[in-house]
Amino acid sequence: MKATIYDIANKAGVSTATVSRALGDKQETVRPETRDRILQISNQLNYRPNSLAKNLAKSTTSAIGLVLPEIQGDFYTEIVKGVDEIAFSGGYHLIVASSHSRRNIVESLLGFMRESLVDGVILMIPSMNGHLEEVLANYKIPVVIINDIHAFDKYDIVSIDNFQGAYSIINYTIKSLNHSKISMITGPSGNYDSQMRKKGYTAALKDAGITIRKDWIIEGDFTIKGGELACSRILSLKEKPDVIFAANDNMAAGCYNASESLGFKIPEDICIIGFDHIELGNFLRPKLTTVHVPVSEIGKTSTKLLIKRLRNKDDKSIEPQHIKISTGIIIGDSVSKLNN
Amino acid sequence: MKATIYDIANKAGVSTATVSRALGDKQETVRPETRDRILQISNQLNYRPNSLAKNLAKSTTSAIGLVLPEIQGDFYTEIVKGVDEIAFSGGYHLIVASSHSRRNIVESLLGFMRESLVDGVILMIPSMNGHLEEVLANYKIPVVIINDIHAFDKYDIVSIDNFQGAYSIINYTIKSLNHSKISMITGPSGNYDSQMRKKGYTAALKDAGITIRKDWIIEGDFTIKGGELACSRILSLKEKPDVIFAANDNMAAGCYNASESLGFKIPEDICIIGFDHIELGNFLRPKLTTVHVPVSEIGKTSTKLLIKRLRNKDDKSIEPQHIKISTGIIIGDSVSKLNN
DNA sequence: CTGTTAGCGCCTTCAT
DNA sequence: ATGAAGGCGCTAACAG
Repeated sequence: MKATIYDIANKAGVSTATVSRALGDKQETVRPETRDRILQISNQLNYRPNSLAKNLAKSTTSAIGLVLPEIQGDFYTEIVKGVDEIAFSGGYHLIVASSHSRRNIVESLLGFMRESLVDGVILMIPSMNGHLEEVLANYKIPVVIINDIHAFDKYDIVSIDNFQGAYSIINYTIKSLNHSKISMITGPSGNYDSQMRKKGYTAALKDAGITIRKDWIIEGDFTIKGGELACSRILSLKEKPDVIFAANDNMAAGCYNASESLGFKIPEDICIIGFDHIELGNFLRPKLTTVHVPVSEIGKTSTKLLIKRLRNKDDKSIEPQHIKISTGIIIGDSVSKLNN
Repeated sequence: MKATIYDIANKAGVSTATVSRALGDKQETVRPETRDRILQISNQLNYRPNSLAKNLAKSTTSAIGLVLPEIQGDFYTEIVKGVDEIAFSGGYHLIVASSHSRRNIVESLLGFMRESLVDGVILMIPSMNGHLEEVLANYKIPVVIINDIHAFDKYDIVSIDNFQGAYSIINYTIKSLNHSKISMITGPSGNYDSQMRKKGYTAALKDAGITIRKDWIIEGDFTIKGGELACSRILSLKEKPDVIFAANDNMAAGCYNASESLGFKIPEDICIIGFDHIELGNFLRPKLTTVHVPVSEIGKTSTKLLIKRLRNKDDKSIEPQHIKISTGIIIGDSVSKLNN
């Protein structure tokens, strides 16, 4: 059978308390000789601590829960990777719960909370969900939220600076490339990221004194197919814009498809801008102009934040932190420069 | 404080054993009225079972560990998604451990095993690792291995049929498109998938009576850059092949880059074949001809297998199962048809 | 059908 | 610096 601290205690002629201390405690509250002897015996017995027992005794799990929306594409790989890496360095395990047909975000969260399965949760909230606030309010496990809206101000939040990203690239398109007829394909209407990107877009236009045309703002769904559809609609308008700003790269890719099949050349006949800077964009021809989002940074930062919370669980004084991850502009060849 | 079964027992005037049975047991070993009363009180007290205690008592975790190699790209998203979905339906949580600078596969596995953190493990083994067999032999937790080699025959294995995939597409290229000058860019030499794909490639050539040229088999590393490099080398050979079979789509994409910068047109001057059928391939122009791998199927199948094992842990009689997931051919426009 | 009684393996005050 | 002893919350024989 597996050795326990009890076996070690026996063989070493000490109490289990001493063994526990020798094996676990940080402070040297055990005489070095005793400790050495215990360590040796523990080795010899091939002792492996039983984390289940430890968990119960300390009522802690050493696990972090990561709640993801329906995952697809390398965006989420990067998040998971970032979170896993930092969690591991901090001595935490990572329990992942993605959304799928059988479970939504709230259910995932509830699963973690109810059974006190994790010490803390990282929660990606792409869009509003009715019961979310209620659930969050009911359970007192530390939570870091990844999203870009101010509905959750009392929690720790990590967000992409969507507004600034959209603003910058649209502003650049106006000021440096002399464009003014710029349309946009948004994400799903409830999506927070999309909303902020749209705000950045409209703000940039406004600041440049360009009137916003509602018929040039079309709702998409963040998928390639959706981008294709939306683009087709834009390209069949009587008054066409010169530029399409897609709220993510997937839809931008869809625009490439649509433009190709409708016989529009990029960037001569229509210019395309994306958002995210996923690998795919580098393979579009001409290369996609887009907004760079440091995805794995998001995962890393939120995990660091969460772990800091977990380490100072008693210290309630720390104010909720709101960290914005800034974005950058990637200049491809999908937007032409107008002379004038 | 949180309510425990003790509180419920008190309030209901029964023992904790009865409460435990009423709340947990499948068989109706509790009188319906008692059970109802207990359920009601438990509700009223807002009782939440403490999974930590349950775990210790049953010495089981209801968790499945997923050990991944260094993750990158949507391939792994699909795996995680597939595993998570099935694990959830089976009542298991998913603990993910990817490899990174601070931890390799063996270490991840050891972490799971040593601390009995999970009931079972799904293990992706892309290439040989010295201590792996040793570790596997030392711990008796059920394991399902995802890879395509016969070194682990005594374990449950799920594998992509790499050989058949490569064979089919090369055979098709020879028989239907009349090619015979076909080169290959392999993956890293130790990689199992790559090795089997190479075998499929050579077998198809052999069966068609085509001599294999070693100078037309170049080692890559499964990355885009690696494909680019390897392709450049091939395109600068004195005797050039007509077709390049890249062992994965990433490298195929790299070939597109290299061909473009060296002025080779696809498929007129050089034909490209990939493997994996990732999203990226659909956006290459001309469209990539490649082998379809049902990635999320792999995750799902291995999880089903593992859960079956966990449910029949006593029944040792079940032989190790080896499941092959078959692949399909995706015909794009990156390979021309020769007349003759 | 239900209660009693030990654990599961470790941690942690409180004494000594 | 160490030991004794009582949890942590739940499960699982074994009786009744």
